[in-house]
Amino acid sequence: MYTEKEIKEKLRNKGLKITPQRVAVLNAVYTLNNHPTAQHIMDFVHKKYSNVSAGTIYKTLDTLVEKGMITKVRTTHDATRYDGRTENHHHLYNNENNSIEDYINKKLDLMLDVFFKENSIPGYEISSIDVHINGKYQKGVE
Amino acid sequence: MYTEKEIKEKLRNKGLKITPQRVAVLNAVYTLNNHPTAQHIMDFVHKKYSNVSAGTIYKTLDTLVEKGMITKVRTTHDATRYDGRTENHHHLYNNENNSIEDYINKKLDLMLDVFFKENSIPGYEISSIDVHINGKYQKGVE
DNA sequence: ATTCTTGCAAAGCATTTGCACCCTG
DNA sequence: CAGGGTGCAAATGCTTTGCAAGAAT
Repeated sequence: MYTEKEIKEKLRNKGLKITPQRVAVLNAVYTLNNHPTAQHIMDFVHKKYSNVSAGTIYKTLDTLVEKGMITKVRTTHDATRYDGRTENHHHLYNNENNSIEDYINKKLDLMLDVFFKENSIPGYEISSIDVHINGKYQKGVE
Repeated sequence: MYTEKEIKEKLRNKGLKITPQRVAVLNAVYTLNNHPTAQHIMDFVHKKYSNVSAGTIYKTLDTLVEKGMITKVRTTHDATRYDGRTENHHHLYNNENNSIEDYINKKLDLMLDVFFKENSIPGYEISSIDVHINGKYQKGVE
């Protein structure tokens, strides 16, 4: 996907020291393009560098996320949360205080429904759609 | 939110045995209506029944989810996943084989953008929207 | 040389499991 | 009384942390 030279260049551009571990981790994320877990990445890296520790993999991934070079997909540093509601609804994720609020809007549901009928994904059968709205309340409101 | 009688009725309707633990857990989920974690629920339950164990709380929550009486919000049965892409995009969650695929559709982004401009949430500033599309591939396709 | 990065091992959490005992229907 | 539910404690799995040793600029 990217040459070693390009990967080093990317790291340098972000002001990061170039280490074999970082090059290997970033290369792994690019190569394993199917949303790898830290474990997948570790396994891949270990093929070449069998001595890279788990701690380093995690720290490196955190660093790369911080620098905006990669993203976390199903980010969940907090515990699973439960909800008494069972009808379809969406959520407002407030990153400031780590709270979650329900967001219910029939117009949105209808619009998504129509959209995915008109733009169906070949061979894919949708069972539900959950919209995660990330953001925060403006000061003084809420 | 619900009387004890109503909660017991709900449990009975699902064919579950009525135990003080189950009544307490379900009541906790209804009372703590701000997406409680298992820990929040445990703390709440412990105010009345200090001897309910963590294992029971988890097992009870699982049972209630199975019966469709409550839902899990940020369901995390697997590890955090990473992605080499940084541009805004959505995801297809395949529940059958636990895989995640990117879903990129500018039309969808534009539509959501327009929607939330026209239907803005008072006092709330949206930073990003992530659409989780749950479903599966029909047999033989993919 | 200085600062940042790594490896290691221990610790931290959330969650799961195994099993004997206990309670509900 | 039969089948399920519970408590306890140990185990698991992912991730984080502290710190001394090592490498990059």
